[in-house]
Amino acid sequence: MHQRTEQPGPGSRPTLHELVRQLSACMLRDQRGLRVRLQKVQEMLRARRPAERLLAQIGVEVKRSREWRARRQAQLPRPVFPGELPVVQKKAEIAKAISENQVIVLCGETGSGKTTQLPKICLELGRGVGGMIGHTQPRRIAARSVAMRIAQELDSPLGQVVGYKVRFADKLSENTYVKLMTDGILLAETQGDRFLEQYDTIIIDEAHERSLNIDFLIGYLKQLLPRRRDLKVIVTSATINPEQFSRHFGNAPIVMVSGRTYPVEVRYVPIGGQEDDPDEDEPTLQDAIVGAVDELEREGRGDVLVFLSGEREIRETAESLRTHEAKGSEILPLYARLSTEEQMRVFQSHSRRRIVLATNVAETSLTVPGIRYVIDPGYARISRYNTRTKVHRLPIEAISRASADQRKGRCGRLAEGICIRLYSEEDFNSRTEFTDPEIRRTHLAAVILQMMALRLGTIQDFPFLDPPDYRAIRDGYQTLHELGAIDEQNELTEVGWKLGKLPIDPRVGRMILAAREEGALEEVLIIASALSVQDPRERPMERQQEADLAHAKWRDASSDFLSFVKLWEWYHERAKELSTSKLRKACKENFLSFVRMREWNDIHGQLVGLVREMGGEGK
DNA sequence: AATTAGCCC
Repeated sequence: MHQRTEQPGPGSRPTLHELVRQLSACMLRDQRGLRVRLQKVQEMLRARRPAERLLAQIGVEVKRSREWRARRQAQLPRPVFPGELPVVQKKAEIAKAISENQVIVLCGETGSGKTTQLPKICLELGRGVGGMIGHTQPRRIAARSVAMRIAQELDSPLGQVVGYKVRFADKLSENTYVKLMTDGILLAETQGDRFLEQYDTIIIDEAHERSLNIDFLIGYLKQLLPRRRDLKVIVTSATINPEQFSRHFGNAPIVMVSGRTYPVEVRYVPIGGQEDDPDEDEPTLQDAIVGAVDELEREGRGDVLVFLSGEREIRETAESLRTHEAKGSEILPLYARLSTEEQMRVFQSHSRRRIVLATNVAETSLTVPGIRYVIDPGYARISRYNTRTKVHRLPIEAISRASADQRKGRCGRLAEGICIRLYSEEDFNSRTEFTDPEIRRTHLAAVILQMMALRLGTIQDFPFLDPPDYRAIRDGYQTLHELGAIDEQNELTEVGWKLGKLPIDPRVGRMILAAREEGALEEVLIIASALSVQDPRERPMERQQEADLAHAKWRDASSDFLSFVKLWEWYHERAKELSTSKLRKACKENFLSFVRMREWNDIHGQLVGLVREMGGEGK
């Protein structure tokens, strides 16, 4: 360590070989770049060209990176674990599996504590030093709230030891060991960090949800693993098909962790099954739900969660329950388009029995607290792209067994529960085991474009868990042809590269590129960004006419798109003059979601910036 | 006439 191979003195600098040896003590994200530059020095020396200055520069950076890593090593947090959680009881087994394998699959039910404790187990193993522990969540709220919880448990302010990054918001620092993010963010980061060298460990949480992002990441990681032998990957999943993940990663070990839930009794009550009066009208879903609510009322107190397929069905069911349930249970609708305020009512305490009428938000995104009973009619709207007709649709379909069990699991977190399925057991058994993953149901143009922009090879060769259908692939290529994104050889064109840089559907992106030539860029940017956020116009169930009236001032007789432009102008005139709180109030009075208006504005700003960067006219 | 929910460069 103290040997000096060159002349001693204040100017003494490490040699090329010393620096090469020191690379492994640097942060992972610096190693590759530094190695390349050191190779350049070696070539220069061989060619007998002077390289001292470059070597000195690299030396400074190596030192900085080594010191950074040493500091992280020294300050590595020592987590404490709450004893009661199931995942903590299996801590040793999990830690051993992680140490001995590059990939493991952790299978844990709700309430197992996997999401919060797993990153801490990784820290205890000394991971997170040379690179962060990256931890993905399917939703932004989850990424933030999980970050907050882990930060609390590690007794560190959010953004220090534990940070997060979601679109348009992050809280991270040089000292961050655990980074929560949406899976979309990690995927986006592959563009600038192809080897994901910010991380020494990656946790893909809720992988059973099988969104496009998750499937893409799982395939990406599979390709990356042989090139990043030091990277550890943990895939976590509910007990839905963990074997498939395991097989995909060369029979990675599966660690099972129990949840903390109570047993749920399942009753099959097919619609009209118990009625045989031929004079009666055909029994409806509404009758069946009312019947089930009555049946559950006889079971004792407790809130009920009913899964429905859409807003209209919720409204109808609310009406039939209100006319029927004179005793006055509290009936609450719950779906994503509801304003935050209205959604929050689900979390407020209450005295009367509550019946929550929810869409699939309640299956994954939102956990309704205090539910003792579930009523499951067994249907949901599922998006499907039809390659033959080239149309996206949202048909109501029978849900899979896995989905039905997920719904069932929404009660029984507090005490024993009952789940009434409004179909027969034979019906249940005849259903598909799992919901089709999104990659099998969606339009593939965006996926193919993204893969080409990342130079991931062809979609046919990519290691997907479930490869998409051949016809869907062909259709995706065809769309890209029509957009002018690829040429006859299926290579990306200049337009294609540009579309790949825009974080929106390539068809919408193409509108923007065309608008630059047509002199309509300003309007089209407003419309394009509007198309990629949820509609900010709110229509609360009890005040729909009022809302429609407020929205009417932006209506354009010729085009819904131009309504967006009018609304945009209305908002920005006020945004210029009003304080934030007054603007928020103006939004509320006009039945607009302030949060979504801001998101629209943020996306718009992002697109404006990217279009400007593209520069140049035309093409 | 009618639409679930989620995400990003």
